[in-house]
Amino acid sequence: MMTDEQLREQLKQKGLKITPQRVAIYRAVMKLKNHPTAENIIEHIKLNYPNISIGTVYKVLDSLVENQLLKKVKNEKDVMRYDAIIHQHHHLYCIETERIEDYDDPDLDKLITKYFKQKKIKGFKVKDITLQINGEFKIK
Amino acid sequence: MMTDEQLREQLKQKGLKITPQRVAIYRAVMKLKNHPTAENIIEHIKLNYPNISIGTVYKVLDSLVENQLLKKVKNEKDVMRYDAIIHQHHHLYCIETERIEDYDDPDLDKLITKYFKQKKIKGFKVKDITLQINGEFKIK
DNA sequence: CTGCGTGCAAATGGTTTGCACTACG
DNA sequence: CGTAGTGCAAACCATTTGCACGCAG
Repeated sequence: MMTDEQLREQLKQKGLKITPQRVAIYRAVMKLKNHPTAENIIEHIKLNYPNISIGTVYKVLDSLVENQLLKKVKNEKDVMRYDAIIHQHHHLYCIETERIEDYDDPDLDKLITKYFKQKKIKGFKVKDITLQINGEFKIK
Repeated sequence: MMTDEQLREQLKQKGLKITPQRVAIYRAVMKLKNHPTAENIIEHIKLNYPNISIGTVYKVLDSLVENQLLKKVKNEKDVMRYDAIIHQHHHLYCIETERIEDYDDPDLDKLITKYFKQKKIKGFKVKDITLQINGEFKIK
């Protein structure tokens, strides 16, 4: 999550040209909470930017993910979803609806990190851990 | 994971007919470790069952997942993978290769369950938690 | 100016669907 | 026998690709 200025800075640093499309797409992911799909993003952008191309949106999303400005969010179904929050965090998946919500919990992270510091998994080097917390929202 | 006999029993209980296709597909997922894709499964089955149809494989996989005899495994890419181990367990995702390995850790489960018993997430009822542990295998 | 990025349209590929036929119970 | 399940081929649909043009640096 960042301001326009920071985004420009980041793009420059990663050697990506600052194009209105890239800025608009990043803004869209940021604005559309709840982990939009490519289609959600296109729909939103077309309002102010009617002739953006679908192919471009996918290419831009890919390049932003590659450069760690966005993250992909896995889901059971086959459409990819995107997240502008790239620091370590978890997700609440609603079993009934398609809702995916962010879940931040430094205490939990600490607990798990500490656990894996003691109990090593042999033959495997842990880089990061994401919890996929399935359940349902009580208030819709 | 179960024997032929248990599988037949399960299918009967769920009101699913026992067809050679269903048995073969379940067996294949069980035999092919490392969370096969539908294509892996088809390939394997065609050896002994040359005229099975792709559509059937997908339908059978869906019905087995619906009836909790198999589980879907999410992955970053857009191909779905399947798992015959349906009890609560976690996955080690290799960042470099496509390898996905099972990770069972009752102590960890206990720790996390205990944690969430105290710290409720407001407005959300937790059903189950899966850890997606990203990293790399030291020995290839 | 030079090449990265875009728009467009066609191609890809995993998955789904519709329908006539088959075989499980 | 009746219906759930299968095989086949066509349809779907999210995503990718190739290419000519445009614009950021």
